[in-house]
Amino acid sequence: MPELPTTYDPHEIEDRVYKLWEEKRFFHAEPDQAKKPYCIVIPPPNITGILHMGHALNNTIQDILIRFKRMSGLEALWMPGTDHAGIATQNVVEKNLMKKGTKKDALGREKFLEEVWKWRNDYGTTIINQLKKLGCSCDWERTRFTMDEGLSEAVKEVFVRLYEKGLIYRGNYIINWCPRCKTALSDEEAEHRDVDGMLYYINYPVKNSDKHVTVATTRPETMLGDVAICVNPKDKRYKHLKDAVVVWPIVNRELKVIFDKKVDIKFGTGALKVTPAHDPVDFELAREHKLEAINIMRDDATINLPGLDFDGMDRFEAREAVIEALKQRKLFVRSEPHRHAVGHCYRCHTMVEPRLSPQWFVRMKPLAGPALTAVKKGEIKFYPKRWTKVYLNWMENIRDWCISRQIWWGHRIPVYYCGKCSDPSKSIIVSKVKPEKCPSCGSTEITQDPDVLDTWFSSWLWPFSTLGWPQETKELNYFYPTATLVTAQEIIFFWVARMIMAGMEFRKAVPFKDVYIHGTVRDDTGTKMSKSLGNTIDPLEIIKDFGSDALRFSIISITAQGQDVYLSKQKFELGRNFANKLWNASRFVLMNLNGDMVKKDLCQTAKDPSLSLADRWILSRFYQALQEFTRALEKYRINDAANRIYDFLWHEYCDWYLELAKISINEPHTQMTLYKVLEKSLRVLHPIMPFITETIWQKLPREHDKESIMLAPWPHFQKAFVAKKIDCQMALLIDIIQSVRNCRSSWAIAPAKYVTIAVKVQKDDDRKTLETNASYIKRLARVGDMKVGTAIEKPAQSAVGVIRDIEFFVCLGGVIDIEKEKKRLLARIDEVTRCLSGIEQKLANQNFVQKAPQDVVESERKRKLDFEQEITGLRNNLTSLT
RNA sequence: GGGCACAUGGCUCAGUUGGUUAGAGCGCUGCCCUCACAUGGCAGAGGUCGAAGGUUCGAAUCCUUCUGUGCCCACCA
Repeated sequence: MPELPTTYDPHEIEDRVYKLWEEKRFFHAEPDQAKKPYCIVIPPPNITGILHMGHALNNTIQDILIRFKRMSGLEALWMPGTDHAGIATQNVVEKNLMKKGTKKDALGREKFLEEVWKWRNDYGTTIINQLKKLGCSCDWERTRFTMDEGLSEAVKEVFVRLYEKGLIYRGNYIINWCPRCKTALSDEEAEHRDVDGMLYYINYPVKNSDKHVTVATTRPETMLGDVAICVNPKDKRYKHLKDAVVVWPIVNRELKVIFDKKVDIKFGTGALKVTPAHDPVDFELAREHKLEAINIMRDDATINLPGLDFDGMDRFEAREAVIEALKQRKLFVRSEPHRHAVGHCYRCHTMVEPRLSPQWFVRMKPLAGPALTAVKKGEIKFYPKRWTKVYLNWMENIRDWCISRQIWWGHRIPVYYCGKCSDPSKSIIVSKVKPEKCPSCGSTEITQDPDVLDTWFSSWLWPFSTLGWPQETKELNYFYPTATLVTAQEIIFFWVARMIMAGMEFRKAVPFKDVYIHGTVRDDTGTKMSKSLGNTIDPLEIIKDFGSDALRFSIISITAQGQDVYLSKQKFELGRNFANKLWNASRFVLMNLNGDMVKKDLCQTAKDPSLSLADRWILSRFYQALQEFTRALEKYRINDAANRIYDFLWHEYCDWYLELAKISINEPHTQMTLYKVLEKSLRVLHPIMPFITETIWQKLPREHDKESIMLAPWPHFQKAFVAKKIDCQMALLIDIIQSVRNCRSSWAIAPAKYVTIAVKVQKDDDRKTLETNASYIKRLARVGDMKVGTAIEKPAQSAVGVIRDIEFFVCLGGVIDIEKEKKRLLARIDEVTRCLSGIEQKLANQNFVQKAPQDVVESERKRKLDFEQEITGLRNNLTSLT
């Protein structure tokens, strides 16, 4: 047999194995009518991204599913790609330019975009290479990019179609504006954070009166754009203000007083200053009351009021200045601390400025309808289920989507304006290609809208645009709808919900059937891992220190379905140790396997009489583990699956079977079973730990002519091998072995020393089991001589152990410490008595006996009997001691 | 203001439809470098499952309330 290197070196094997897979094109999928399709589209990482633990978790899960389905005989396509990440990428490239001493405005649009493309060609595939390190079996030949030609085509097609359907419109509304990125953001891109601010109370004098109205505001600087004061019509305090006019002293502007029930009587003074260009509520009020909106800020949030002292000030600077001016005029009343939620740019974390500006929007309500129905009807299922509600709730309250961005990097809005047409309704031309001339007036003075689209406007098409849409490709028809989407909770609204809407609108079918939402990766104090906090663990460093398989296994094993995961570097030892254990166990098997013997008979039947108890037991246990593993994966309980195969391999195969196999290592049945269980276990483990399983598997004889374990079929569950009776017999032997070891340990018998034991059994079946398998006990409990019988007398100078109705005696040789042995027995009697009395109470309860299911009652009776027998055994021995 | 999640041995967490003596990993104690593995083996200590009620023959598990922690959503200026 070929041998494995003595030490497990993940780096050497992982790079080599991955290269082989890629060269042989094992990740490639093609539409194949003979097979069922299975497709996952990757959540495209940003080209600016570098692999973090969130990616590692997300992509490991996807790779596990893909490898599992591929082995299960489906045509499995994992569609990879990257996202151009408009704002994020533009920011990165701008920073680079700054280092070079230049600016994007100095370069101009075209030159700047050249720089971005250059950057993306140099660095945009970093994360792809990192995913390869992780072992991802994506079909790299199909890698897409949200800015590549095909996807741009899809974006334009969608824009035009939605516009023609009346679902895209342009309008002047209050949007979230990032004064640093100088662009509009969608509502989702404004992250609300609690900020400790102040609430300022300010007096507005009433015209022709010595009275004033006190208004409370968090943003005094916006006063410069005030157009009215608003109070609730039901507010008795302000009845007198009907028809009154208040004066804004700094600019000497007169403000109307309006009445609207939107104003909360209980907040502040109940009087609200109305600044339509800088607050969404005020904007609404202005529309309803036909008030003018005065924009007082430039795009960088500096004050734009030429002639006034405040002109050119930053908004926060202006705030102080306005307060100072008010104080001078004795109009400032007081201020108090006020904590409130304020929007921040999700890219640069600058405080968002509500800004009135012309933007493009998607009307969402009509798109939401079918997307709601699809989920309600169960065509799409969320795992864990609770996200369904979050989704439905958001979808039911959906608001229009602002899709225009005032940046350069992205899909240019396919809208053109005629410079000659005087009628504004005719001057807009929405078209996939630039029109030669204006269809209305024939002018060639045509300019394209300078804005680009929200990055998510390309992402929401991902499940079908990557498959070739708007072309009806064979890939699209075969792989769409895709099977499973694996993603994080942060992205449900940004991406998942919108993909469902796009799928329903443009394909009339759901984009995927299952959505698996995994948790957030946190550090071991529970804080979300983020680069800015510096609390990240670099997956590449973990791969370097422990190997990719160790990383994958560890993170999967400790992540319960949908729960957040708390990581520390130390936790990755779990996977490393397991990999090492598997390596060494396999090394042992390979060292002892005789290739000819294994090849002779690759098939075994469950009833093969040459199989030993241990053989039949490990086969029985394997098939149970296989079944549970498969079921867990299908329910997306991936950690359960990982832990099931871990327990089987470590605690059943290694701890017990390998030790027992040493007894008959050269026998054909042992050879066969050693090989068979290891080979199949490797296949089961392969989706989670692809590299190590491949490496070991390559050294084993094959049952199939497959070149790689990743192409080997998923082990077939064979019920015939599952034998509860065998499990029980083995459990008895394990109990006895552990009990004897316990005895040895408490009597401090030297580990190397062989002891003599005698076992007194009641049942003939048990006698047979023990006699037939005496070698197991002898080897694993270091027993020299062992007597078994129904009429065994307790040997002198012996310690006792009781298992149900079986008593065994360990000859101690020297003088036994009677007091110590008494204590030991009494302690156990105590424990068992406690359990027993609980059961007796239960059984004495008529309600229990009548109402509980029969099998539960039966098993309680059985337990009662077992405990009674043990107690009897223990008591007998206790009396014989005195 | 709504909604969701979590509270189980020293630490980090499993525990699926309520039913064996509540499990694991790390840590801890004792013994062992036994010819696959000290990234290991064997044996062991350690928990009245956040609190109080309720449903039930039976609750870590279901219901209610409370306490603490975290997250998401929301235009109270």
